[in-house]
Amino acid sequence: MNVRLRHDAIVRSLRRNGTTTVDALASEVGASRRTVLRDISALRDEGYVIHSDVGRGGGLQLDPQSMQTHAKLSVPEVFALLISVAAMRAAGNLPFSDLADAGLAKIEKALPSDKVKDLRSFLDCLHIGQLSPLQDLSDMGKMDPALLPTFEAAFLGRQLIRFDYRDAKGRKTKRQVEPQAMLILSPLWYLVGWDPARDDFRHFRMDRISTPEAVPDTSFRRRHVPFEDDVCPYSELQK
Amino acid sequence: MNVRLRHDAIVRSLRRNGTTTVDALASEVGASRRTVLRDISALRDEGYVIHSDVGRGGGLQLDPQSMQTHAKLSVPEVFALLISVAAMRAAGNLPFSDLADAGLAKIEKALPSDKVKDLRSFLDCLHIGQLSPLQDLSDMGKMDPALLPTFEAAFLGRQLIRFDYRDAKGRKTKRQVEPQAMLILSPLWYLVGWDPARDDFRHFRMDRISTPEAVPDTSFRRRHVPFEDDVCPYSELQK
DNA sequence: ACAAATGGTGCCAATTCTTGGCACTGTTTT
DNA sequence: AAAACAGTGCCAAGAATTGGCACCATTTGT
Repeated sequence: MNVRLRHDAIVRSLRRNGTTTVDALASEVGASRRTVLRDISALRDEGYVIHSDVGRGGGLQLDPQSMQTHAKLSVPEVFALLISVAAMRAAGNLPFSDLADAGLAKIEKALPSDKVKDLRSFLDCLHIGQLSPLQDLSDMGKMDPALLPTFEAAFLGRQLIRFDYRDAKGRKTKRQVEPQAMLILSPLWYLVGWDPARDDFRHFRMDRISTPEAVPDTSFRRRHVPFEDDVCPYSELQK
Repeated sequence: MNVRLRHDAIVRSLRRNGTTTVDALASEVGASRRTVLRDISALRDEGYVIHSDVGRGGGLQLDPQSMQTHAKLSVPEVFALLISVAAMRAAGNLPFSDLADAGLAKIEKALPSDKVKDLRSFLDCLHIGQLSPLQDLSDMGKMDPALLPTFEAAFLGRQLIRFDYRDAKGRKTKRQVEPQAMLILSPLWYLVGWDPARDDFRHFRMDRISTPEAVPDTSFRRRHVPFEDDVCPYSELQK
Protein backbone atom coordinates (compact mmCIF):
# COMPACT_ATOMS: atom_id res chain seq x y z
CA MET A 1 0.00 0.00 0.00
CA ASN A 2 1.05 3.50 -0.86
CA VAL A 3 2.17 5.97 1.79
CA ARG A 4 -0.54 8.38 0.80
CA LEU A 5 -3.29 5.79 0.84
CA ARG A 6 -2.12 4.56 4.20
CA HIS A 7 -2.22 8.06 5.63
CA ASP A 8 -5.77 8.45 4.36
CA ALA A 9 -6.73 5.10 5.82
CA ILE A 10 -5.30 6.06 9.19
CA VAL A 11 -7.16 9.36 9.26
CA ARG A 12 -10.37 7.63 8.29
CA SER A 13 -9.92 5.01 10.96
CA LEU A 14 -9.16 7.63 13.59
CA ARG A 15 -12.29 9.43 12.55
CA ARG A 16 -14.47 6.35 12.67
CA ASN A 17 -13.29 4.90 15.93
CA GLY A 18 -13.26 7.63 18.48
CA THR A 19 -10.15 6.19 20.05
CA THR A 20 -7.73 3.54 18.85
CA THR A 21 -4.34 2.15 19.60
CA VAL A 22 -1.25 2.06 17.45
CA ASP A 23 -1.33 -1.74 17.26
CA ALA A 24 -4.96 -1.79 16.17
CA LEU A 25 -4.19 0.72 13.45
CA ALA A 26 -1.18 -1.29 12.36
CA SER A 27 -3.17 -4.47 11.85
CA GLU A 28 -6.00 -2.52 10.23
CA VAL A 29 -3.90 -0.83 7.55
CA GLY A 30 -1.56 -3.79 7.19
CA ALA A 31 1.62 -2.14 8.29
CA SER A 32 3.98 -2.47 11.18
CA ARG A 33 3.71 -0.67 14.45
CA ARG A 34 6.80 1.34 13.65
CA THR A 35 5.41 2.50 10.33
CA VAL A 36 2.13 3.60 11.85
CA LEU A 37 4.00 5.61 14.43
CA ARG A 38 6.00 7.24 11.65
CA ASP A 39 2.78 7.97 9.76
CA ILE A 40 1.18 9.55 12.78
CA SER A 41 4.22 11.74 13.23
CA ALA A 42 3.95 12.78 9.58
CA LEU A 43 0.23 13.50 9.93
CA ARG A 44 0.97 15.68 12.94
CA ASP A 45 3.50 17.58 10.86
CA GLU A 46 0.79 18.13 8.29
CA GLY A 47 -1.40 19.81 10.87
CA TYR A 48 -3.58 17.02 12.20
CA VAL A 49 -3.94 17.20 15.94
CA ILE A 50 -3.80 13.65 17.28
CA HIS A 51 -4.07 13.34 21.01
CA SER A 52 -2.37 10.41 22.64
CA ASP A 53 -3.03 9.04 26.07
CA VAL A 54 -0.16 6.92 27.14
CA GLY A 55 -0.49 4.09 29.57
CA ARG A 56 -2.88 1.28 30.21
CA GLY A 57 -6.21 2.01 28.57
CA GLY A 58 -4.65 4.78 26.55
CA GLY A 59 -5.05 5.36 22.88
CA LEU A 60 -5.00 7.78 19.99
CA GLN A 61 -7.67 10.35 19.33
CA LEU A 62 -8.06 12.70 16.43
CA ASP A 63 -9.10 16.26 17.18
CA PRO A 64 -12.08 16.84 14.87
CA GLN A 65 -11.33 20.56 14.67
CA SER A 66 -8.00 19.82 13.04
CA MET A 67 -9.51 17.87 10.20
CA GLN A 68 -8.68 19.67 7.04
CA THR A 69 -10.19 19.46 3.66
CA HIS A 70 -7.91 19.33 0.68
CA ALA A 71 -10.03 20.94 -1.95
CA LYS A 72 -8.99 21.26 -5.54
CA LEU A 73 -10.49 24.41 -6.93
CA SER A 74 -10.31 25.87 -10.39
CA VAL A 75 -9.44 29.52 -10.85
CA PRO A 76 -12.98 30.68 -11.70
CA GLU A 77 -14.28 28.92 -8.62
CA VAL A 78 -11.78 30.65 -6.36
CA PHE A 79 -12.72 33.85 -8.05
CA ALA A 80 -16.38 33.36 -7.30
CA LEU A 81 -15.67 32.54 -3.68
CA LEU A 82 -13.50 35.61 -3.41
CA ILE A 83 -16.22 37.89 -4.70
CA SER A 84 -18.81 36.29 -2.44
CA VAL A 85 -16.72 36.92 0.63
CA ALA A 86 -15.76 40.42 -0.46
CA ALA A 87 -19.41 41.30 -1.02
CA MET A 88 -20.35 39.69 2.26
CA ARG A 89 -17.81 41.72 4.12
CA ALA A 90 -18.94 44.91 2.44
CA ALA A 91 -22.56 44.17 3.26
CA GLY A 92 -22.13 44.42 6.98
CA ASN A 93 -20.26 43.47 10.07
CA LEU A 94 -20.50 39.77 9.58
CA PRO A 95 -18.83 37.86 12.34
CA PHE A 96 -17.76 35.04 10.07
CA SER A 97 -15.91 37.23 7.64
CA ASP A 98 -12.60 36.92 9.49
CA LEU A 99 -12.73 33.15 9.22
CA ALA A 100 -13.81 33.32 5.61
CA ASP A 101 -10.93 35.67 4.94
CA ALA A 102 -8.53 33.26 6.56
CA GLY A 103 -9.87 30.47 4.37
CA LEU A 104 -9.57 32.57 1.27
CA ALA A 105 -6.06 33.64 2.21
CA LYS A 106 -5.07 30.00 2.28
CA ILE A 107 -6.68 29.38 -1.08
CA GLU A 108 -5.03 32.47 -2.45
CA LYS A 109 -1.62 31.37 -1.19
CA ALA A 110 -2.04 28.14 -3.09
CA LEU A 111 -2.86 29.97 -6.30
CA PRO A 112 -0.19 30.75 -8.89
CA SER A 113 1.27 34.20 -8.30
CA ASP A 114 0.24 35.60 -11.65
CA LYS A 115 -3.34 34.54 -11.08
CA VAL A 116 -3.28 36.20 -7.68
CA LYS A 117 -2.17 39.42 -9.36
CA ASP A 118 -5.08 39.10 -11.78
CA LEU A 119 -7.52 38.49 -8.98
CA ARG A 120 -6.23 41.45 -6.98
CA SER A 121 -6.51 43.80 -9.89
CA PHE A 122 -10.00 42.52 -10.56
CA LEU A 123 -10.99 42.94 -6.92
CA ASP A 124 -9.56 46.46 -6.93
CA CYS A 125 -12.05 47.37 -9.62
CA LEU A 126 -14.91 45.85 -7.69
CA HIS A 127 -16.96 48.33 -5.72
CA ILE A 128 -19.63 47.10 -3.39
CA GLY A 129 -22.17 49.26 -1.70
CA GLN A 130 -25.70 49.43 -0.41
CA LEU A 131 -28.43 50.30 -2.80
CA SER A 132 -30.70 53.12 -1.81
CA PRO A 133 -34.04 51.65 -0.72
CA LEU A 134 -35.77 54.12 -3.03
CA GLN A 135 -34.50 52.39 -6.15
CA ASP A 136 -37.26 50.91 -8.26
CA LEU A 137 -36.48 47.27 -8.90
CA SER A 138 -39.63 46.35 -10.77
CA ASP A 139 -37.93 46.14 -14.16
CA MET A 140 -34.97 44.11 -13.02
CA GLY A 141 -34.12 41.48 -15.60
CA LYS A 142 -31.81 38.55 -15.75
CA MET A 143 -28.14 39.15 -16.41
CA ASP A 144 -26.56 37.66 -19.51
CA PRO A 145 -24.40 34.81 -18.19
CA ALA A 146 -21.78 35.53 -20.86
CA LEU A 147 -21.23 39.00 -19.50
CA LEU A 148 -19.06 38.25 -16.51
CA PRO A 149 -16.51 36.09 -18.32
CA THR A 150 -16.37 38.61 -21.16
CA PHE A 151 -15.90 41.46 -18.75
CA GLU A 152 -13.25 39.59 -16.81
CA ALA A 153 -11.30 38.73 -19.93
CA ALA A 154 -11.63 42.23 -21.36
CA PHE A 155 -10.67 43.86 -18.08
CA LEU A 156 -7.61 41.73 -17.55
CA GLY A 157 -6.54 41.95 -21.19
CA ARG A 158 -7.32 45.68 -21.27
CA GLN A 159 -9.54 45.19 -24.26
CA LEU A 160 -12.61 47.23 -25.08
CA ILE A 161 -15.96 45.59 -24.63
CA ARG A 162 -18.88 46.02 -27.03
CA PHE A 163 -22.54 45.37 -26.26
CA ASP A 164 -26.13 46.37 -26.85
CA TYR A 165 -27.68 48.45 -24.11
CA ARG A 166 -31.26 49.17 -23.22
CA ASP A 167 -31.58 52.20 -20.96
CA ALA A 168 -34.18 53.01 -18.31
CA LYS A 169 -36.55 54.41 -20.93
CA GLY A 170 -36.25 51.38 -23.16
CA ARG A 171 -34.05 53.02 -25.81
CA LYS A 172 -31.55 50.65 -27.37
CA THR A 173 -28.01 51.71 -28.22
CA LYS A 174 -24.78 50.02 -29.21
CA ARG A 175 -21.91 50.76 -26.84
CA GLN A 176 -18.18 50.26 -26.95
CA VAL A 177 -16.41 51.09 -23.69
CA GLU A 178 -13.25 50.43 -21.72
CA PRO A 179 -14.27 48.24 -18.77
CA GLN A 180 -12.90 50.08 -15.74
CA ALA A 181 -14.80 48.83 -12.73
CA MET A 182 -17.71 46.85 -11.50
CA LEU A 183 -20.21 48.05 -8.96
CA ILE A 184 -22.45 45.84 -6.89
CA LEU A 185 -25.43 47.49 -5.26
CA SER A 186 -27.12 44.27 -4.38
CA PRO A 187 -29.16 42.95 -6.10
CA LEU A 188 -28.09 45.13 -9.02
CA TRP A 189 -24.75 44.89 -10.76
CA TYR A 190 -23.29 47.75 -12.74
CA LEU A 191 -20.50 47.90 -15.26
CA VAL A 192 -18.52 51.12 -15.02
CA GLY A 193 -16.94 51.90 -18.37
CA TRP A 194 -15.06 54.76 -19.93
CA ASP A 195 -16.80 55.68 -23.16
CA PRO A 196 -14.17 57.04 -25.58
CA ALA A 197 -16.83 58.46 -27.87
CA ARG A 198 -18.33 60.53 -25.02
CA ASP A 199 -14.98 61.03 -23.24
CA ASP A 200 -16.58 60.23 -19.91
CA PHE A 201 -17.51 57.43 -17.51
CA ARG A 202 -20.81 55.67 -17.95
CA HIS A 203 -22.66 53.21 -15.73
CA PHE A 204 -24.49 50.30 -17.26
CA ARG A 205 -26.87 48.08 -15.38
CA MET A 206 -25.71 44.60 -16.20
CA ASP A 207 -29.17 43.14 -16.63
CA ARG A 208 -29.73 45.66 -19.43
CA ILE A 209 -26.65 44.57 -21.37
CA SER A 210 -26.94 41.99 -24.13
CA THR A 211 -24.60 40.31 -26.65
CA PRO A 212 -21.36 41.37 -24.98
CA GLU A 213 -18.07 40.69 -26.72
CA ALA A 214 -14.47 41.79 -26.34
CA VAL A 215 -13.08 43.95 -29.14
CA PRO A 216 -9.82 42.48 -30.41
CA ASP A 217 -6.77 44.57 -31.30
CA THR A 218 -7.54 47.37 -28.91
CA SER A 219 -6.13 48.34 -25.57
CA PHE A 220 -6.73 51.08 -23.05
CA ARG A 221 -5.28 52.49 -19.86
CA ARG A 222 -6.75 52.16 -16.41
CA ARG A 223 -8.45 55.25 -15.13
CA HIS A 224 -9.23 56.32 -11.61
CA VAL A 225 -12.92 55.67 -11.18
CA PRO A 226 -14.40 58.52 -9.16
CA PHE A 227 -16.15 56.67 -6.35
CA GLU A 228 -16.77 58.40 -3.07
CA ASP A 229 -15.68 56.15 -0.22
CA ASP A 230 -15.56 53.26 -2.62
CA VAL A 231 -19.27 53.50 -3.19
CA CYS A 232 -20.92 55.08 -6.14
CA PRO A 233 -23.33 57.80 -5.00
CA TYR A 234 -26.94 57.03 -5.58
CA SER A 235 -27.44 60.08 -7.78
CA GLU A 236 -24.93 58.73 -10.31
CA LEU A 237 -27.21 55.81 -11.02
CA GLN A 238 -30.23 57.93 -11.75
CA LYS A 239 -28.79 59.13 -15.07
CA MET B 1 14.90 16.81 -4.94
CA ASN B 2 11.60 15.43 -3.73
CA VAL B 3 8.93 14.17 -6.13
CA ARG B 4 6.44 16.69 -4.79
CA LEU B 5 8.81 19.59 -5.07
CA ARG B 6 9.74 18.62 -8.59
CA HIS B 7 6.09 18.48 -9.61
CA ASP B 8 5.60 21.97 -8.22
CA ALA B 9 8.68 23.20 -10.03
CA ILE B 10 7.44 21.75 -13.31
CA VAL B 11 4.03 23.36 -12.95
CA ARG B 12 5.63 26.69 -12.09
CA SER B 13 7.94 26.49 -15.08
CA LEU B 14 5.11 25.57 -17.40
CA ARG B 15 3.21 28.53 -16.08
CA ARG B 16 6.09 30.97 -16.48
CA ASN B 17 7.23 29.94 -19.92
CA GLY B 18 4.23 29.77 -22.14
CA THR B 19 5.69 26.79 -23.93
CA THR B 20 8.64 24.57 -23.11
CA THR B 21 10.18 21.29 -24.12
CA VAL B 22 10.75 18.20 -22.06
CA ASP B 23 14.52 18.58 -22.31
CA ALA B 24 14.42 22.19 -21.14
CA LEU B 25 12.30 21.16 -18.17
CA ALA B 26 14.66 18.31 -17.40
CA SER B 27 17.71 20.54 -17.21
CA GLU B 28 15.75 23.17 -15.29
CA VAL B 29 14.55 20.91 -12.51
CA GLY B 30 17.73 18.84 -12.53
CA ALA B 31 16.19 15.53 -13.50
CA SER B 32 16.39 13.25 -16.47
CA ARG B 33 14.20 13.45 -19.54
CA ARG B 34 12.56 10.20 -18.60
CA THR B 35 11.69 11.40 -15.12
CA VAL B 36 10.17 14.61 -16.41
CA LEU B 37 8.00 12.62 -18.81
CA ARG B 38 6.90 10.45 -15.92
CA ASP B 39 6.13 13.56 -13.86
CA ILE B 40 4.08 15.08 -16.64
CA SER B 41 2.10 11.90 -16.91
CA ALA B 42 1.47 12.02 -13.17
CA LEU B 43 0.42 15.67 -13.33
CA ARG B 44 -2.03 14.84 -16.08
CA ASP B 45 -3.46 12.12 -13.88
CA GLU B 46 -3.92 14.73 -11.18
CA GLY B 47 -6.04 16.84 -13.48
CA TYR B 48 -3.62 19.26 -15.05
CA VAL B 49 -4.27 19.69 -18.75
CA ILE B 50 -0.90 19.85 -20.49
CA HIS B 51 -1.06 20.23 -24.25
CA SER B 52 1.80 18.79 -26.23
CA ASP B 53 2.65 19.67 -29.80
CA VAL B 54 4.81 16.98 -31.20
CA GLY B 55 7.28 17.60 -33.97
CA ARG B 56 9.80 20.25 -34.83
CA GLY B 57 8.99 23.48 -33.02
CA GLY B 58 6.65 21.62 -30.72
CA GLY B 59 6.54 21.84 -26.99
CA LEU B 60 4.50 21.57 -23.84
CA GLN B 61 1.86 24.02 -22.80
CA LEU B 62 -0.17 24.17 -19.63
CA ASP B 63 -3.83 24.96 -19.93
CA PRO B 64 -4.28 27.85 -17.50
CA GLN B 65 -7.91 26.93 -16.85
CA SER B 66 -6.79 23.60 -15.48
CA MET B 67 -4.62 25.13 -12.82
CA GLN B 68 -6.03 24.07 -9.55
CA THR B 69 -5.32 25.23 -6.12
CA HIS B 70 -4.93 22.63 -3.44
CA ALA B 71 -6.13 24.48 -0.43
CA LYS B 72 -6.09 22.99 3.02
CA LEU B 73 -8.99 24.41 4.94
CA SER B 74 -10.03 23.86 8.50
CA VAL B 75 -13.65 23.09 9.29
CA PRO B 76 -14.48 26.53 10.68
CA GLU B 77 -13.02 28.12 7.59
CA VAL B 78 -15.14 26.01 5.27
CA PHE B 79 -18.06 26.86 7.45
CA ALA B 80 -17.43 30.58 7.09
CA LEU B 81 -17.11 30.31 3.32
CA LEU B 82 -20.32 28.32 3.18
CA ILE B 83 -22.24 30.97 5.07
CA SER B 84 -20.80 33.73 2.93
CA VAL B 85 -21.93 32.08 -0.25
CA ALA B 86 -25.32 31.15 1.17
CA ALA B 87 -25.90 34.73 2.26
CA MET B 88 -24.66 36.01 -1.08
CA ARG B 89 -27.07 33.82 -2.94
CA ALA B 90 -29.94 34.90 -0.73
CA ALA B 91 -29.08 38.56 -1.24
CA GLY B 92 -29.81 38.62 -4.92
CA ASN B 93 -29.33 37.22 -8.35
CA LEU B 94 -25.57 37.18 -8.28
CA PRO B 95 -24.12 35.74 -11.42
CA PHE B 96 -21.13 34.27 -9.66
CA SER B 97 -23.09 32.25 -7.19
CA ASP B 98 -23.23 29.16 -9.41
CA LEU B 99 -19.47 29.05 -9.61
CA ALA B 100 -19.13 29.70 -5.93
CA ASP B 101 -21.54 26.86 -5.29
CA ALA B 102 -19.48 24.56 -7.46
CA GLY B 103 -16.36 25.50 -5.52
CA LEU B 104 -18.08 24.91 -2.23
CA ALA B 105 -19.46 21.60 -3.43
CA LYS B 106 -15.93 20.44 -4.09
CA ILE B 107 -14.81 21.61 -0.68
CA GLU B 108 -17.78 19.92 0.89
CA LYS B 109 -17.06 16.68 -0.90
CA ALA B 110 -13.59 16.67 0.56
CA LEU B 111 -14.93 17.08 4.07
CA PRO B 112 -15.51 14.09 6.32
CA SER B 113 -19.10 12.95 6.04
CA ASP B 114 -20.01 13.57 9.64
CA LYS B 115 -18.79 17.14 9.38
CA VAL B 116 -20.89 17.63 6.26
CA LYS B 117 -23.89 16.45 8.22
CA ASP B 118 -23.08 19.01 10.91
CA LEU B 119 -22.71 21.75 8.36
CA ARG B 120 -25.98 20.89 6.67
CA SER B 121 -27.90 20.86 9.89
CA PHE B 122 -26.33 24.20 10.77
CA LEU B 123 -27.17 25.67 7.39
CA ASP B 124 -30.73 24.42 7.74
CA CYS B 125 -31.12 26.60 10.78
CA LEU B 126 -29.72 29.61 9.01
CA HIS B 127 -32.31 32.01 7.65
CA ILE B 128 -31.25 34.87 5.48
CA GLY B 129 -33.44 37.72 4.42
CA GLN B 130 -33.58 41.38 3.61
CA LEU B 131 -33.94 43.83 6.42
CA SER B 132 -36.74 46.31 6.12
CA PRO B 133 -35.25 49.69 5.20
CA LEU B 134 -37.25 51.24 8.02
CA GLN B 135 -35.18 49.52 10.69
CA ASP B 136 -33.28 51.94 12.88
CA LEU B 137 -29.63 50.92 12.87
CA SER B 138 -28.26 53.78 14.94
CA ASP B 139 -27.68 51.70 18.05
CA MET B 140 -26.01 48.78 16.27
CA GLY B 141 -23.12 47.53 18.31
CA LYS B 142 -20.34 45.09 17.80
CA MET B 143 -21.03 41.40 18.13
CA ASP B 144 -19.22 39.39 20.77
CA PRO B 145 -16.71 37.29 18.79
CA ALA B 146 -17.19 34.41 21.21
CA LEU B 147 -20.87 34.18 20.33
CA LEU B 148 -20.68 32.34 17.04
CA PRO B 149 -18.42 29.51 18.17
CA THR B 150 -20.49 29.13 21.33
CA PHE B 151 -23.71 29.06 19.34
CA GLU B 152 -22.32 26.60 16.85
CA ALA B 153 -21.10 24.26 19.55
CA ALA B 154 -24.34 24.55 21.51
CA PHE B 155 -26.48 24.05 18.42
CA LEU B 156 -24.62 20.99 17.24
CA GLY B 157 -24.36 19.53 20.73
CA ARG B 158 -28.00 20.44 21.47
CA GLN B 159 -26.93 22.25 24.57
CA LEU B 160 -28.65 25.28 26.04
CA ILE B 161 -26.92 28.60 25.75
CA ARG B 162 -26.79 31.21 28.50
CA PHE B 163 -26.06 34.90 28.05
CA ASP B 164 -26.76 38.44 29.17
CA TYR B 165 -29.12 40.39 26.96
CA ARG B 166 -29.72 44.08 26.62
CA ASP B 167 -33.04 44.80 24.93
CA ALA B 168 -34.04 47.72 22.74
CA LYS B 169 -34.90 49.84 25.77
CA GLY B 170 -31.57 49.09 27.44
CA ARG B 171 -32.97 46.68 30.03
CA LYS B 172 -30.57 43.92 30.94
CA THR B 173 -31.72 40.36 31.54
CA LYS B 174 -30.10 36.95 31.91
CA ARG B 175 -31.35 34.43 29.36
CA GLN B 176 -31.05 30.70 28.97
CA VAL B 177 -32.46 29.38 25.70
CA GLU B 178 -32.29 26.48 23.29
CA PRO B 179 -30.51 27.74 20.18
CA GLN B 180 -32.84 26.82 17.32
CA ALA B 181 -31.91 29.02 14.39
CA MET B 182 -29.96 31.98 13.21
CA LEU B 183 -31.40 34.83 11.19
CA ILE B 184 -29.37 37.21 9.08
CA LEU B 185 -31.02 40.45 8.05
CA SER B 186 -27.86 42.07 6.93
CA PRO B 187 -26.21 43.80 8.62
CA LEU B 188 -28.00 42.51 11.68
CA TRP B 189 -27.74 38.98 12.98
CA TYR B 190 -30.33 37.39 15.20
CA LEU B 191 -30.29 34.34 17.39
CA VAL B 192 -33.62 32.52 17.43
CA GLY B 193 -34.00 30.60 20.63
CA TRP B 194 -36.69 28.67 22.42
CA ASP B 195 -37.01 30.03 25.92
CA PRO B 196 -38.18 27.18 28.19
CA ALA B 197 -39.07 29.61 30.98
CA ARG B 198 -41.42 31.55 28.69
CA ASP B 199 -42.41 28.47 26.65
CA ASP B 200 -42.02 30.41 23.38
CA PHE B 201 -39.54 31.50 20.71
CA ARG B 202 -37.54 34.65 21.26
CA HIS B 203 -35.33 36.62 18.90
CA PHE B 204 -32.13 38.15 20.17
CA ARG B 205 -30.06 40.63 18.24
CA MET B 206 -26.60 39.24 18.40
CA ASP B 207 -24.88 42.55 19.00
CA ARG B 208 -26.91 42.88 22.19
CA ILE B 209 -25.74 39.55 23.58
CA SER B 210 -22.80 39.39 25.95
CA THR B 211 -20.91 36.71 27.90
CA PRO B 212 -22.39 33.73 26.05
CA GLU B 213 -21.67 30.24 27.30
CA ALA B 214 -23.00 26.76 26.69
CA VAL B 215 -24.81 25.13 29.58
CA PRO B 216 -23.37 21.67 30.25
CA ASP B 217 -25.48 18.64 31.11
CA THR B 218 -28.57 19.80 29.25
CA SER B 219 -30.10 18.82 25.97
CA PHE B 220 -33.11 19.86 23.94
CA ARG B 221 -35.07 18.89 20.88
CA ARG B 222 -35.13 20.73 17.62
CA ARG B 223 -38.28 22.71 16.99
CA HIS B 224 -39.78 23.96 13.79
CA VAL B 225 -39.02 27.64 13.71
CA PRO B 226 -42.03 29.52 12.35
CA PHE B 227 -40.53 31.53 9.52
CA GLU B 228 -42.71 32.59 6.64
CA ASP B 229 -40.97 31.74 3.40
CA ASP B 230 -37.80 31.12 5.33
CA VAL B 231 -37.65 34.76 6.31
CA CYS B 232 -38.66 36.12 9.63
CA PRO B 233 -41.35 38.77 9.20
CA TYR B 234 -40.26 42.24 10.09
CA SER B 235 -42.95 42.63 12.72
CA GLU B 236 -41.43 39.76 14.69
CA LEU B 237 -38.28 41.76 15.22
CA GLN B 238 -40.06 44.77 16.65
CA LYS B 239 -40.86 42.97 19.87
C1' DA C 1 6.00 -2.40 44.24
C1' DC C 2 5.23 -4.54 40.21
C1' DA C 3 3.37 -5.97 35.82
C1' DA C 4 0.93 -4.84 31.80
C1' DA C 5 -0.43 -1.78 28.27
C1' DT C 6 0.47 1.98 25.85
C1' DG C 7 3.01 5.89 23.04
C1' DG C 8 7.54 7.17 21.40
C1' DT C 9 12.67 7.06 19.53
C1' DG C 10 17.04 5.37 17.48
C1' DC C 11 19.23 2.15 14.65
C1' DC C 12 20.05 -0.84 10.77
C1' DA C 13 19.32 -4.30 7.30
C1' DA C 14 15.79 -5.81 4.00
C1' DT C 15 12.53 -4.49 0.92
C1' DT C 16 10.32 -1.54 -2.19
C1' DC C 17 10.04 2.46 -4.97
C1' DT C 18 12.19 5.93 -7.87
C1' DT C 19 15.34 7.35 -11.15
C1' DG C 20 18.35 7.50 -15.27
C1' DG C 21 19.90 5.56 -19.37
C1' DC C 22 18.89 3.28 -23.56
C1' DA C 23 16.51 1.71 -27.48
C1' DC C 24 12.64 2.36 -29.86
C1' DT C 25 8.03 4.37 -32.01
C1' DG C 26 5.29 8.01 -33.94
C1' DT C 27 4.42 12.72 -35.57
C1' DT C 28 5.37 17.16 -37.60
C1' DT C 29 8.14 20.66 -39.80
C1' DT C 30 11.96 22.04 -42.65
C1' DA D 1 15.34 12.54 -45.68
C1' DA D 2 16.67 14.78 -41.55
C1' DA D 3 15.83 17.08 -37.40
C1' DA D 4 13.14 18.04 -33.37
C1' DC D 5 9.94 16.79 -30.61
C1' DA D 6 6.58 13.71 -27.36
C1' DG D 7 5.93 9.23 -25.60
C1' DT D 8 6.70 4.02 -23.99
C1' DG D 9 8.96 -0.24 -22.34
C1' DC D 10 12.69 -2.23 -19.99
C1' DC D 11 16.17 -2.83 -16.54
C1' DA D 12 19.94 -1.99 -13.43
C1' DA D 13 21.61 1.47 -10.06
C1' DG D 14 20.36 4.43 -6.52
C1' DA D 15 17.24 6.28 -3.00
C1' DA D 16 13.60 6.02 0.10
C1' DT D 17 10.54 3.31 2.87
C1' DT D 18 9.66 -0.30 5.87
C1' DG D 19 9.94 -3.75 9.64
C1' DG D 20 12.15 -5.62 13.44
C1' DC D 21 14.46 -4.92 17.59
C1' DA D 22 15.93 -2.91 21.82
C1' DC D 23 14.81 0.45 24.81
C1' DC D 24 12.58 4.53 27.42
C1' DA D 25 8.56 6.97 29.66
C1' DT D 26 4.04 7.11 31.40
C1' DT D 27 -0.17 5.39 33.27
C1' DT D 28 -3.30 2.06 35.39
C1' DG D 29 -4.66 -1.99 37.71
C1' DT D 30 -3.37 -5.76 40.94
